[in-house]
Amino acid sequence: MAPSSPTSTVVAGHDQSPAPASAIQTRFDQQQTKILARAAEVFCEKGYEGASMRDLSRASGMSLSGLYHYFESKEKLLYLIQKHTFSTIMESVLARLEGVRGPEERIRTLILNHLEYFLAHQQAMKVLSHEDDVLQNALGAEVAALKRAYYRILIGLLDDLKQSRKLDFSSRLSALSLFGMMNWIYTWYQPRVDADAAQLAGHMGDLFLHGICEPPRTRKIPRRQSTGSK
Amino acid sequence: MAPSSPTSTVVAGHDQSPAPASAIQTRFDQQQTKILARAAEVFCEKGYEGASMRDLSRASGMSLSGLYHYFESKEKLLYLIQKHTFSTIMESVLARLEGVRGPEERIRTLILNHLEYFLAHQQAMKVLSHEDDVLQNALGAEVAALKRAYYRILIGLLDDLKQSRKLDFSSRLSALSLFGMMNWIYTWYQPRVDADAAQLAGHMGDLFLHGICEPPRTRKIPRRQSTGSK
Amino acid sequence: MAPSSPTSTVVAGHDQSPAPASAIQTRFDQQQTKILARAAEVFCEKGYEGASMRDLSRASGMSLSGLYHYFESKEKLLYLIQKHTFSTIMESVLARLEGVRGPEERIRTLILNHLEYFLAHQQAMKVLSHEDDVLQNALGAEVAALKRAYYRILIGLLDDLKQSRKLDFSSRLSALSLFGMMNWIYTWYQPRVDADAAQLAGHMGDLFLHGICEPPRTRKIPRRQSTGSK
Amino acid sequence: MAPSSPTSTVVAGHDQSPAPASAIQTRFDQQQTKILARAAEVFCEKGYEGASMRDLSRASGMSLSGLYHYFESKEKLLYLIQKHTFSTIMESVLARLEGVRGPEERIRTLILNHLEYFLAHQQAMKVLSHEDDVLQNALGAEVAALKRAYYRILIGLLDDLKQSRKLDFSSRLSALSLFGMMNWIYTWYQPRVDADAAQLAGHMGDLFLHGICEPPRTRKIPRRQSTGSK
DNA sequence: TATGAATGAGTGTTCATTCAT
DNA sequence: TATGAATGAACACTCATTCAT
Repeated sequence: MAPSSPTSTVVAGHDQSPAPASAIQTRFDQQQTKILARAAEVFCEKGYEGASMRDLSRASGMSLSGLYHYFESKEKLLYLIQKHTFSTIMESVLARLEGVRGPEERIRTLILNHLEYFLAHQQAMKVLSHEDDVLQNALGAEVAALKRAYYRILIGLLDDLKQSRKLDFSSRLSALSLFGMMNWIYTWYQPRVDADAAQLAGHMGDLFLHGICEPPRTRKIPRRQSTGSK
Repeated sequence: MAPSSPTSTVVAGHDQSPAPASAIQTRFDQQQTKILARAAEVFCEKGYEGASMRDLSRASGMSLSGLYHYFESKEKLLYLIQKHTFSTIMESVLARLEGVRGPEERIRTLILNHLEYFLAHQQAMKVLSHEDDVLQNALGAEVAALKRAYYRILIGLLDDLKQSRKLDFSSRLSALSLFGMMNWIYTWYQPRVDADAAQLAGHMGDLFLHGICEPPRTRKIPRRQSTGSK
Repeated sequence: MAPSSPTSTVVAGHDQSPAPASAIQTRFDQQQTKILARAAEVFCEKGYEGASMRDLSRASGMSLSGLYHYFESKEKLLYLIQKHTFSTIMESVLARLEGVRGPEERIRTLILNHLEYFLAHQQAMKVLSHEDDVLQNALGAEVAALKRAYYRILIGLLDDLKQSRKLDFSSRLSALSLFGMMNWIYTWYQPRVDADAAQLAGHMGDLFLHGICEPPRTRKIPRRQSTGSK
Repeated sequence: MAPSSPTSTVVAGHDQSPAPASAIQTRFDQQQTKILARAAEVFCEKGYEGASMRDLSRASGMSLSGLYHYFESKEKLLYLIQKHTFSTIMESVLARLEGVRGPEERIRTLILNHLEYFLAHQQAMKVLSHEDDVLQNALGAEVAALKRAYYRILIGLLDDLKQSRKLDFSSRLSALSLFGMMNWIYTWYQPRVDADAAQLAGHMGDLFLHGICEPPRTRKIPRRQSTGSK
């Protein structure tokens, strides 16, 4: 999910504005919403390539041609799932951040928001994470832009933290590590075994912010300048 | 890569012993080695489902039926790539750990080994990470067992650290977070932009062990008991 | 066609009842009927294994995938041909038998019905006779059940004859011999050379009932107890 | 097995003469004999089309190329099996007939010989019966000629019977019916259930010669002129 | 609004066979 | 005497998609 070339300066612009940048439909009727949900399930289970339109047809209780009546292609379905998911998680985090002050708490807010959404929409989020590079050209670019915008939110929070605490670390590397940590959960999370989103967010927030142990007292040299462990 | 249900007690048993537990071929001639390498490339680029045997045939400069002369199925190719990759990274980390004392340094050793191997064999490692749940039945079980064994090595190192420093954190959660952090790099790593394996390992080791910032002095309450940030 | 293990007691139950026992489609539209007819021709000419779906596609003037729109597999096509053929010949013989009294005449009725149907639907009947053991599992079992039911009709007629005339012969052996005699015609029958169904039925009926010559007058010992000719 | 167009006048010429008409090999070494036997088994079980050269290779414990070292093609294998089987049964019946006088006993001899051979070499005989029309061109013609010769032996015996007893029936129809009766056994014969060859020959001989019951006394009209049962 | 009919291109896999050794 | 390597053609079947209704 985190972008490869985060050079964009887009920070928080996401298309819920009255004049959408994208010409693509963003409002869905009941049928479409149902199809998208089923499609997310199937893509989640079988992967985008592994899922056939017939699978989707079967899963949504609709004829093959019915699917095409609502959505013009398989690729568009993936695009819409990814875009909708991304837009929602973006809206959500931006709304939450408005009420939170303090860089650390703001980072924790993003983590919590991410994990809550992830666990509440595991299937869609897996599709987002796992089918990251499937979409090509314009469609792919649009999702990539959303991803970049989301990424830059975290970068901004990290920069704020660095500034306010006079710290020195790579925002890029830290952000990507944090996203990795969080997005990876789709490979292992088991609702019956693992903690809920809030607890998970607590653990991952602690881990990300302070690590699993205190740094050794004897080391006087600033930690962040090490270039390798030996 | 990290397993969902790490209940197995397998720790370090991996089949490089003279009498291999698995009946499956583990030695390859020149042709087979070449095919496996090309297949890893193609799987990496297009995904397992998205790659066709014809793609593999083209990439390896061999006829479609020629491929089947060497490997009985597409699934077996994926299996062999995954198994060989996992076996190698396992062997490697076990060998390195023998020369290292101190729980923290041992964890850093695993991180360094993982990232060095990951970057040196990016394609195979992406296939390992991304096509995690494709293999079914016996083949899938065998790879899953390797994964579990690898996972348990890290768990062991974390338990050692906890014990020696009287710490209290979830080994499972920490291990899975670390693997997520590391495995996610296949989605963003750019050789020309990002640091090399050693530096990356340094950064991720620091992050994992000590976080990005000092814990606040005022907090007297043990960190690890928080259940969320609010 | 005659079954190997006629232990079933099914006699005349065949699914033309309003509520069919089998869940499998038995009504076909025009296209399906045409495809089935062409398929029977091709199976007849090349054998089931020897006929490819492309052959069937060509013969029915329809694209390969079009075929699959109507029938889910090659096996199902064979099954439907066999089942339909068997059902029809069964219905037909049962209807005819209702109007006939006297064991000998009833046997002659079955022979006539069999041969008339055989010659009128040579291709389908060859497919029935020649591809006897191709179908596996449920599909094969269903056709085998029909075959057994048909076989048991003849057995019943023979038992009636034995009882009414105080004869002693093996119904099983006689029935299987008669079926062999009749079914074998697909290997030799030439419309321009050989007699029509009625004449053939007359000849085979005579042969089956009375043989090609009078038994020798000198032999007083009951014929049927011989255990070989020497 | 019985020929469609028995116009040939060949009666008993079969190629064991010092100067074989056919240029094709008829003597086999141990390896070849073994391969032919295994091939007959596999053809019997899976059918000619359904059996692959790899199946034959596996069954004969020899590499695929090994097979081609001994036999030039799959078709040739079928040809050799069919030819050898036919030649043997022909030789056998001719030898036996030399010692038997009386038309009826000679017919019974042919029946016994046929069934004994059939049951002793069920697999090869099924291949003969079932894969009747697979062979094309020269190879097919050669086997067809053997078949015709064998058929004409029976025709000769029937003509003798007709002449000596002043009977009137169709030799062709009777011969083909008898062959059908006998050859069909591959579809139903079960060693544990059914009688042995001698008993079977007795039953089928009786059936063929005298039918299952006495002709009705009241009928004065010569039996053989009926043209159907109604 | 919704679907059955239909298809060209493609899927993984197997085929009988050849050839160098 | 015997085989591993290699292949072009074919296999049954599925794909995403279109179109008339």
